[in-house]
Amino acid sequence: MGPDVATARLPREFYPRPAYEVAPDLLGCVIEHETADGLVAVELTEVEAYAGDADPASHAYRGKTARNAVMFGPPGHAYVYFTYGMHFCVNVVCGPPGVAVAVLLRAGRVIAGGDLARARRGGRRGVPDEPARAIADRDLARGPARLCQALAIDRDQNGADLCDPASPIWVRAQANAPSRAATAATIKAGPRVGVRMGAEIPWRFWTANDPTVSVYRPHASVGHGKAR
DNA sequence: TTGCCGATCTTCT
DNA sequence: GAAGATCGGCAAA
Repeated sequence: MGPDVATARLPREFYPRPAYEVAPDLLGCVIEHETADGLVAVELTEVEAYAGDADPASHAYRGKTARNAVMFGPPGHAYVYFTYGMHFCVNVVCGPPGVAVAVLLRAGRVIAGGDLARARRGGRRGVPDEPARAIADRDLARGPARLCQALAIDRDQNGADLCDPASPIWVRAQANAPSRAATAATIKAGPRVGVRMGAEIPWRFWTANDPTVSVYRPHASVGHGKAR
């Protein structure tokens, strides 16, 4: 249907910019992952910018470690991390090589491969053969861990090159994307979700009035990590 | 709808 | 040893 330009990956040059500039530009773009089970595509509706060693909320704030090494590498790659003992989250690495800035993909709308996404989201961890739960379309990729589950993103995708034509995972713009000016009018910005330090920086960007945007939650510092 | 709670384990202190 | 860029279930309003 669409011409090649509709499915072209975002070029490498899209990424080496400050994360707070790349982040809003990603809204409306589509992340796709092709596996043996099929293709799932998610139109991004919510993202967050993280600015490396200058940002106390970033995983890179205290320098390079084994976990965050990908963020210090070249732009246009996927930084996937495991958190809370059971969830994966995915970022796109931005900025020039060596500068650990990235954009966390927080939520989106599944626009292709809905059945596959629902099947992946249906079974609970450790509960095989459980029938798929009735998950609303809006909830398929509503949240960073849900988005990863719908797209089957895990450790194996950490470091994946989103710009390599041979890579099974990529990000593209939409053929019918509205003008930059029209898009800007529908973009909202506010504090990032679940962060403690740097909580006042408005680097969460989302599409206004979109049901697939996750609900805002402040950092759960108290009450977590219960004593014992 | 909001709010609390437990699950579960990697990473860094 | 503690905290964490989270989520789903359940209760209450």
